Amino acid sequence: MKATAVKSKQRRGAPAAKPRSKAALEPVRDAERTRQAILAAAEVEFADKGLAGARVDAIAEQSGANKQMLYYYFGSKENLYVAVLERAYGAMRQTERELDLLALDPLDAIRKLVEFKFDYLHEHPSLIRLLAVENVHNARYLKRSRHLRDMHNSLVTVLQAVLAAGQARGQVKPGIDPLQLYISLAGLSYFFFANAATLSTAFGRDLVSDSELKRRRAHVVEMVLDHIRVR
Amino acid sequence: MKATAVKSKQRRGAPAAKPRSKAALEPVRDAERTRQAILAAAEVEFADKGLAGARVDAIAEQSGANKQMLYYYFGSKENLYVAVLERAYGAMRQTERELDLLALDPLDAIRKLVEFKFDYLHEHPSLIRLLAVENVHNARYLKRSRHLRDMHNSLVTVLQAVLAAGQARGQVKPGIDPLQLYISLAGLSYFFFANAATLSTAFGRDLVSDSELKRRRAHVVEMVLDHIRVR
Amino acid sequence: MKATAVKSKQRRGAPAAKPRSKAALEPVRDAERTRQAILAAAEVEFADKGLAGARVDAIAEQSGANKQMLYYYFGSKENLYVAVLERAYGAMRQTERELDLLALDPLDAIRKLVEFKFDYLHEHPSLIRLLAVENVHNARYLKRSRHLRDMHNSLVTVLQAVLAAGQARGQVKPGIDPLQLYISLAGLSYFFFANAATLSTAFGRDLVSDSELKRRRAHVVEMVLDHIRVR
Amino acid sequence: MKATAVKSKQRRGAPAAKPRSKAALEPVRDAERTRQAILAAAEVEFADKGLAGARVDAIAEQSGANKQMLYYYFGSKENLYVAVLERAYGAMRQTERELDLLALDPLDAIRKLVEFKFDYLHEHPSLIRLLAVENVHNARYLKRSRHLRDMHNSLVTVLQAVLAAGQARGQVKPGIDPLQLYISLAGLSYFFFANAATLSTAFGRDLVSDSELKRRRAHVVEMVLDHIRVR
DNA sequence: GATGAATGAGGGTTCATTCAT
DNA sequence: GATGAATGAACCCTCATTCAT
Repeated sequence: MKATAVKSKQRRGAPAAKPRSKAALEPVRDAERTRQAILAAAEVEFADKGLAGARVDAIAEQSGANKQMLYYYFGSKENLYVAVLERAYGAMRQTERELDLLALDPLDAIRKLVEFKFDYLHEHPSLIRLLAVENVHNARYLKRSRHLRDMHNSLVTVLQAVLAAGQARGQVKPGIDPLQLYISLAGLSYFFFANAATLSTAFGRDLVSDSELKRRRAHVVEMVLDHIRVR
Repeated sequence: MKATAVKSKQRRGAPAAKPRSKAALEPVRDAERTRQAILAAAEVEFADKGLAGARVDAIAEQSGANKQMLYYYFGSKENLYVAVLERAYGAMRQTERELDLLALDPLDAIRKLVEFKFDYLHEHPSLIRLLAVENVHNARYLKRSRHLRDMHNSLVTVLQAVLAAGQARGQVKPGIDPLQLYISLAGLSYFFFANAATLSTAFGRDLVSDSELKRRRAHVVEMVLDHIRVR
Repeated sequence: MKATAVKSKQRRGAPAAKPRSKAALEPVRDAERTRQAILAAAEVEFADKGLAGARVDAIAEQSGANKQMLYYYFGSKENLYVAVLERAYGAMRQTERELDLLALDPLDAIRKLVEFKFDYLHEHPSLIRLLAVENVHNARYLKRSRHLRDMHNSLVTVLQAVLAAGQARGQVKPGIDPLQLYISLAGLSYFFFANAATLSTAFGRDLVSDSELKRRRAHVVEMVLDHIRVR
Repeated sequence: MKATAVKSKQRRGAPAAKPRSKAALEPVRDAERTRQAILAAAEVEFADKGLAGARVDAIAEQSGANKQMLYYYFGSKENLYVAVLERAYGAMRQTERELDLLALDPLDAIRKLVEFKFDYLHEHPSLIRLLAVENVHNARYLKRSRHLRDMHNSLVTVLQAVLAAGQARGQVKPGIDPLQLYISLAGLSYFFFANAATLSTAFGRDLVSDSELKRRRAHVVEMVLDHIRVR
């Protein structure tokens, strides 16, 4: 409260001499920057506390924006949550698109996809949490967002093409359901990261150390390849 | 509140025929029964709404107990949540113990374990949700409960023995990390059930229909066996 | 709750004539006025019921503010209580400072101080009650507030100077401990007002009637002077 | 809760062999002992927390009795509070009666009375607190209890006689109002003990150390005698 | 675009008290 | 006389949201 008050006074004290301030954190009237700051803060908060547990005040404070701005831009806490989901999923999807799996040798493509999933989840821990949050809500909000609906779909389509190519070359077993494979491939990495904390505690083994991560990554790749490769 | 009022009226409505009450929900002064009723209602509520989203009033009403009883027996919403977790995990663990995997042929044992995980999660959907809830909280409460700490451990120990036996018989590849296998084995089923709703929507395919469940179950088993079997 | 509803109706009832509201209780968006209204209501409530007995709802209603405002400005019931204490004590201290005792003849200064204490407590009955409340809590909150710590101190310092001056002039006995004198001087008035109700009942004599007040005031002054005067 | 349960089992386990247990804390079925245990615990709790702040549960637990017993014997929290007041005041009064002041030289009698008040309050700190509690409530409960009503009265009567005797002997000034003297005499000690904690903190001087207590005691006596003695 | 002040509807928790045994 | 289980009324506090500037 106090901090905000001070800030606003500073701003009001020097509105004419604006060139003086280009520091990254200066709260200038920049709609898009404010929006993004709110989204970033919200992602952290929602990932950390869930939808019900997240606090609008906390998001506002973290983002450096006024609480009212949050409503100005997103209308409600729930809408903000959906916006966060869309942004996080949209980013992942965009990255996936750039993989260009069809240009690779089929087995290499599969390997690359598995490794990508693993690495992406590792690098985006809040995504894990957001998905857990959605699971708690039975994916109510994911379903509502048509923007996200087709997300998985495209990847499965690619997977199907890759498998077909692999089968044509005699590298891949016939009869593999690309959807099952996709689910397994995602699950092997997701479950690991989602439960890394618990599992590390339970087994007294730091599963997110560099060496353990490498081991897990190799295991996941091998498991998938063991399943699809012809013997 | 309403429920209680109604019930007490029922009780008063039939005081003459009181020869050792048998109605399951009769609000007699039975500590253990009340405790269990609260736990059952809480499991549903927490699985459905998460820790922050769950409402103490809702739990009380659903359990047929007075809201205060919840505090009388569990002290706080958080403690109640932990009690729910312990009960749900304890039950699973107990069932696991009864599998007697060491008595089976190694490959059969693995198959049985995979199928058990799959079936148990299918039959206990709230467990999936509770785990998602815990993931949102970074397993804060699971870690706190030492009663749960060693839960996974025992299973991994068994798994290790089974793999060793399989290797001795030349059925199982050497060099398999039982922990990795355990995580994968759990993840393949868990991720499926956790995301069944989303995935069904995304792919326009009812993944929890009987036939699809059978298909998934077979896939999971095959994937695990493909990985461990010698070729 | 009711009060607020009524007030908002009043406001809506007279929107045309809004040329700079002057009504004391008009709920304008004026932070300081709201703060003071809450403090005033809280002083009454705390003095009347104690810390535990005071009701936040009652304070809110009496102040004309929304209950939430209380937390907005003071954070908690306890903090509000401390703020009330600080305000009440601060006001007394401020008045004491303006007595300018050192400018008077020593015996007159003592007399003036004694009379001041008596009159101030008479005019500020809630101060008596607040001190009683603090006594119940072993002065826990007074101690916490360093703002109040030095309150007594300054007066004792002045008293010491006055006594010294009196001794120099041969009016005052030597060897008087200013601290003991201060405690006695305060106690003689405080105890009377604190127990006026009980004592009046017990002795069947209305001790707070004008004539009785005069008598007590004279008695207190005389008692103090009898003690310090040389014979 | 647990502790109580255990105890009751012990009792039920050995009801026939009663001679085995004469330990002071054994919760036998002794009405008067239970009553007194409750009163003692209640005195501490009420003195410490006030009427509203005191917890019935805490009293029950501290007394070692069941909560219901408290209601069985006293009917309500408020009644229990009054009972505590009556007991504490009754005890003081009884002791006062035994002073036999009229047998002494008048000035010695006054001195003895002042010292008695000082010492008694020092030895019964909860009395100070209970009086503060009553002050917060405007002595509502004291007034209600006729048993306490005449308590002060008798002492003032004695005081009057002592003063008259002193005047007859030419030791005491004429025109002293025994009631004013009584109030002052009580106030000088009461205020000191009631505020000892605060004052010690404020002045950085431990006012309840042995030497400071002696000093205060002497000061109070002197102040009273200075006032009544002829010069 | 942005802000501090304000609000109403609960949320979890506590408490004095009573019931049934 | 004594106990554990149960109750309902509040109590303090929080939260998402809106108003007025």
